[in-house]
Amino acid sequence: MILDNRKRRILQAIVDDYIDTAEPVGSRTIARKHELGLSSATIRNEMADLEEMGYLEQPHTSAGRIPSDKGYRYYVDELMQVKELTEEEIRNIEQAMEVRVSEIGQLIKLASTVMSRFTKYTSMAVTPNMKKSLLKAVQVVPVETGKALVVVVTNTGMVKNFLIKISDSIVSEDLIKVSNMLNDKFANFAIEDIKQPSIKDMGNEIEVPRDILLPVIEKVVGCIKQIDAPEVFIDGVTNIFNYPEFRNVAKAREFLSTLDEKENLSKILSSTGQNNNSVSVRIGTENILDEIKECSLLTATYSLGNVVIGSLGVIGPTRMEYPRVISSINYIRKKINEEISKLLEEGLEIDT
Amino acid sequence: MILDNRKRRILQAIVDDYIDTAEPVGSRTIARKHELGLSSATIRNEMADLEEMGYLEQPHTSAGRIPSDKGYRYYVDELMQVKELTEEEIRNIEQAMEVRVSEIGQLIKLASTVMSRFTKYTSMAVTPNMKKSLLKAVQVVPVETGKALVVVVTNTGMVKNFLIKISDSIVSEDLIKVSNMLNDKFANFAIEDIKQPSIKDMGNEIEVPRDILLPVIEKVVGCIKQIDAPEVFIDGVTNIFNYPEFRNVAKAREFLSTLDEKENLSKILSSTGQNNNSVSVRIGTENILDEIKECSLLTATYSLGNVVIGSLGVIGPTRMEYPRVISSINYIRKKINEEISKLLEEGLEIDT
DNA sequence: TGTTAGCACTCTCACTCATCGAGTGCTAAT
DNA sequence: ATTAGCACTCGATGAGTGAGAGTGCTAACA
Repeated sequence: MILDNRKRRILQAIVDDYIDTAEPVGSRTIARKHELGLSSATIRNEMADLEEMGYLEQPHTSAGRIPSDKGYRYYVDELMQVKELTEEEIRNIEQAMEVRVSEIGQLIKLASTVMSRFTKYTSMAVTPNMKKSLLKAVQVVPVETGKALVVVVTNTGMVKNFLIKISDSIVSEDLIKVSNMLNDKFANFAIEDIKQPSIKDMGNEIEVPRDILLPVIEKVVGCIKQIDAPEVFIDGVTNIFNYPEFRNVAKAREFLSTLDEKENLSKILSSTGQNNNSVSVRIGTENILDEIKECSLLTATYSLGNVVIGSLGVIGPTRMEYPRVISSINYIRKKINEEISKLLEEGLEIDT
Repeated sequence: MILDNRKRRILQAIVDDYIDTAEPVGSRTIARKHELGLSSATIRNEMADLEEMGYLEQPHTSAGRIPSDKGYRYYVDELMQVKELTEEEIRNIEQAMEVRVSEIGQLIKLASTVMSRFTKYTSMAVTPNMKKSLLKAVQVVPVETGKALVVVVTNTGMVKNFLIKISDSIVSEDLIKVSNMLNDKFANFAIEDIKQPSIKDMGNEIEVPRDILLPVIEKVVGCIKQIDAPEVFIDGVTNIFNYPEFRNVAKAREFLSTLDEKENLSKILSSTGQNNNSVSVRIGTENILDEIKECSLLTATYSLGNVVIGSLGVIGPTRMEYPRVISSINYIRKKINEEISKLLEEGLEIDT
């Protein structure tokens, strides 16, 4: 699929123009707006060629052309000019991200919000998958007589709590012993791999009556086992109303209903390639989900060290400002990576 | 504002019919559908009266009538027939609420989801306000050398975590002492009232070097202080597309955009009367927020013991199925109250 | 041979106009 | 007090029309 230079320039002009105006682009428009030194008739011929090759489409005979998915694909892969964020844009993002957060979930949520505000499209993000994360610490802390709180911390910085009922006769010291034992046994296990330790395993490590502590241990492990799926955030869904392709209710409804289903979101976000350092672009029919076959989906992943732990993305009409959005996602992704390390290494900054 | 019996019946018939069909109701329709034993002409006269009194409106001269906000108000206060949930409906709700949750936030979120599914409108709910809640326990638990997790539990069952950095020389035992001290000092304080304890206060309760523990205490109190506002959940926003009043994009957009702003939601939910046991109904212009002057808002509160700790509600077109929705909210509210007590008293049920 | 001017043709969009039907308000009869 | 009858109003619907944008094709041109 090689295009000669003139066709490339014309295709680029058409895509750029259409992204800008949302109106089918005619040959005259191209001839006028872009200095290609060609008459509209010539461009018309080239456009007919491009259409035949599948890069352009005509909504109806007497309308201009619009890019096909294939056209957008070529544009994204070969034509579009990467647009670095301006200093001011960077400043805006930095400022918006300055909010203090106390855990990763909040960070991801914030990033999603910022991303939708900033790109003017709809954004999504998913928190790290706890089941795949490694156990960093588990602690059973007393709340009041007969009740305790199980706190589970993972290497990805996610924290989960469960309130459990325990025997009244158990005192703080016992809980500490239980905690210590579990930590010794399961530190760095993947959450999903943690199983009830056998009685033999617990051996003589604990000198407290087994019949009292056993239920506690069972409950704690039970809590760990029922840690659930990652959370998905979505933001700026109403941004789509800014785009004429969603001016009719049926379209808007389909879009919104699809994104209302958290399951769909997970599907969408997890379908992204695991490529560590770039933004993945799915255009129109390249998407798996039928309902968003008129949308483009731009996703990226964020990591802890070298391990990908979650992803985020932007969805909007195929007529999307790819260069700008790609740069934005990239920047925000990097920002998340930084903040995650900070959060995990430095803990929370506190005003005193 | 007293209406004679016949006017009441006619008004009731009109509201019922309009709620059902979303079409302006004509005199003939009423005469036919409802067995009032009156001719359309008579009804016509009565309708003219009702309009003059402000209970009805006419979209245009040759259309039927629709209820005004005042008409709905009268309907809600005096005419509508309370509709108890059927056994099957109750079963459905119970079933949907059976999901196991580990904390109040999840419970409220679940309830909101169930409510929107069940009423077919948009639902909202707010978690208990942590700042107003009382501290039940605070615990600093070790995560790894140099890092600890601050866990704060309130009487309303909300839990909050903060990861902090601590001096490497601090060991578990120190943290326990700090925890104990803070618990002794601040148990049953409202979160928002907790202040840095004076050095004198800490007195000789702790025998560990003060210059090491002081920063920890400062950080912990710092964490408590920055506990944030309650969370708001919203569900089923796309349900509005089922209602013809939102068939035009501008209306749908306004509705969705308004509810997209979490601040608005808080405003909406907190504007509810604090009436402990009934569902508050705000019809159209009775709402404070201009953007939802064409919607009705039904809210209720949930409680811990006798104290109201949060609220939930349903929003939809003024043409809402009041009887059904009111019963549903009421039922779900009660269900929440029950589940909260269960959660707090019994802790989490665990499969072993 | 590639480019361009010219022109007939197509198709959508916005507008107008006439018609239809639901529902009203009024009047007069019961 | 109620009702039948009727003229009237007004929005919705659909057909018809002209303007405008854009195309494809042909023939002329460099």
